[in-house]
Amino acid sequence: MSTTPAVQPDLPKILDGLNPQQREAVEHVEGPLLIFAGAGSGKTRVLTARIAYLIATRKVWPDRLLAVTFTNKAAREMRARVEAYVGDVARQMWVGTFHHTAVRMLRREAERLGFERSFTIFDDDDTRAALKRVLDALGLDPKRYPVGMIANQISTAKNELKGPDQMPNRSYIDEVVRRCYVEYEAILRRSGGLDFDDLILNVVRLLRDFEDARLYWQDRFRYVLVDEYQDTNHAQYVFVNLLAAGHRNLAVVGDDDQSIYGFRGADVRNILDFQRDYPDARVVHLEQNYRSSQSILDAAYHVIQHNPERAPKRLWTDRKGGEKVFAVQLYNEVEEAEYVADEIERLRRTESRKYREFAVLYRTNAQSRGFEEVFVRRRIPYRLVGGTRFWERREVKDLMAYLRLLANPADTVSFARIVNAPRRGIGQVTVDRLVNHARERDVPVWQALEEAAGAGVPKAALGAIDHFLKQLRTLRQSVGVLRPSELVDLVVEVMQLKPYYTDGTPQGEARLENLLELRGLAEEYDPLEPADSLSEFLADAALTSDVDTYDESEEGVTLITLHMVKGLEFPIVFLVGLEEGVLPHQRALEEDKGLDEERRLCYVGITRARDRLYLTCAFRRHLYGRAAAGMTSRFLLEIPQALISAPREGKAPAPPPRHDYRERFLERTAQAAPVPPPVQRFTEGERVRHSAFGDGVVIKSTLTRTDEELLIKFDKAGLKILSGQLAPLEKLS
DNA sequence: ACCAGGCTTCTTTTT
DNA sequence: GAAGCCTGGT
Repeated sequence: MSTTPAVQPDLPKILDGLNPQQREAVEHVEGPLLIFAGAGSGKTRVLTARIAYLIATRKVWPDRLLAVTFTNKAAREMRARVEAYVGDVARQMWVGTFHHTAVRMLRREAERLGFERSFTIFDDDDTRAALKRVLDALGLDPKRYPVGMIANQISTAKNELKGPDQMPNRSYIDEVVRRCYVEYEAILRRSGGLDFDDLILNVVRLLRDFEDARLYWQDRFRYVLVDEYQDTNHAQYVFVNLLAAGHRNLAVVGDDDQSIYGFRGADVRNILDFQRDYPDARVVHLEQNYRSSQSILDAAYHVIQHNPERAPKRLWTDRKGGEKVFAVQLYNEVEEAEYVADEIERLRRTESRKYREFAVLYRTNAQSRGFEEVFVRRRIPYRLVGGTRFWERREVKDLMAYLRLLANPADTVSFARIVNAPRRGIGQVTVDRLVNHARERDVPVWQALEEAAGAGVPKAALGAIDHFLKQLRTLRQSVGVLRPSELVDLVVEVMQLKPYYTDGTPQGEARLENLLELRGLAEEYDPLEPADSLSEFLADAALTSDVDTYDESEEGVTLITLHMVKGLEFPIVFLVGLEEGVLPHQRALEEDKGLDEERRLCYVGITRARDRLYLTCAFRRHLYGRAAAGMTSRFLLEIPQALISAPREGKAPAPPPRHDYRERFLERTAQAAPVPPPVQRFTEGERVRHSAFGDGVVIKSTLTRTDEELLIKFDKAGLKILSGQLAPLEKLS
């Protein structure tokens, strides 16, 4: 064991209640440390206790400590919890996401790396916009070379620390991508912009190419902790390992079973090979789970255990009892949502559960809609995490683009975004001329505006440009003088954004509200130094995700994707859409190792549940707006029957089909996806609408063995006998 | 320059 | 079943 630390008043509090493995991790001081922390194993507790321990025992001064987390929320939480142990000094430590940490470092080191301190962060959208411009300039057909594909390839290259000249050039398409990469970099450079990948890439450059910087930062951070290490990509791996190379006080925490960001370059091998990188590393396994019931853990185990190449382990709990996992197949996604809503209301009644105790977890954002519609109709409060994110809304992006242009007059992408929003008579042709002019003369776009007359822009636009320029000058004078929120007000005022976004519709109102909300967010930066406040605000805005603003105490059922839910937990979880093609997702199945990652995603979902887990799938589902039959997800079938509870109101297995067309229809799907027995959806006398026959009234509803047979009298089309399951009917009421 | 309407295509997941 | 792209008309 390590040396006995000087007794500190708060040490008992820090170490109290830790199990032996946790305690080992907390008390490990010098040298590399690898913590395999299974889902719900008290990881955050251990991390914060360890930091507090280091501080409390005077092993390190807080500002010489760096902790890298995956989300800003995790960072905030960590800081708050450490503060609870050791007090205000906790504020001095560096805690943040990879990107935040990188930005902080780069702001201090910008010059030697060849860019301005006031650099702009390009988000995904900006990157796409820039690449579109590149394709255009190179005369490449965006149909043959999709922006997304090229963006991905460039991102992958950057994550591997490769420049254009280190990219493959074995095919024509390789050459195209290389060419785009070069041009894209040129746009970034001229715009004073760095994309997400650049942030990490440049920190690596800094540490690798500048010895004094390397020595400084290595010494600065005597202890480095990395959370979610399984989700680091190569560039991030190099970054932390370079940083820790001097003192070797690197502690990493992670769980290879929860590696779900392979698609953006994360490499599980980083954690699996840690012991190769540091043969003397202390390795701690946290496998005791403090979250879920045994049956939930068992279900999770049986799924994940199908993955090859995982470090063998199994979570356990000493928690007794708990219900089996529920698995239910519903007819379609509407029934699925209705079922979830029914269960929520039932459990609220019978177990006095609060709305906030429930979460609905899905694979793709598109799946949230069905739940939203049903929840709205049934007055079930919910909060949607992700989806159309705040920062991606048009009006928010517009206003941010104005601010970015003011902070950085070279930002061509922002310029192009707002030059004609609102409409001011500066069209595509003019914009192209201006941007080209800026590129040819290597001047900021802003200056191109001033030289518009000489830039060959259409004469008709000159007046408009002149006016626009005057407006921009007015705004620019206020940068560094006004506070961020005042700047927002000024932009809205000068550019007349309110009338622009108001169109009398509720959406227009929502847009104004978003502008107001943006103002509120900017306000938080008002107390900062006027010189930095704007760029601080802009950087944070670019690096903030939706979970970061998630507040668990808020009332409402949580709707969230499997990716964003990692790190959260709920008493009752509905993992929905367990169908082949959805989870696992079709696209993932086409990729190498895609299935493994989908399985981990499923594992993450299952292990979010504390008391109850529902697994649902639909027999038919609207995908791409078209109804399609889905087979039950293999993940669901991987869970032993013994762990699964039949749905309440027990539904019998499907009897043989009757009609010919139906028989054929079923043949394809019946094996893996038996038709759920019929439910009586309609009552006699009920008004319904048929997509072809129009409105009508249900005369008679008979439950047969396979279907609900309906006799309906349509107002126009007369009497019809229809299938309650197959006919395109909707209820009117 | 701008708009409306019809066409396509497409959707993983996110810092 | 939405968002983007193209076209043709003003």
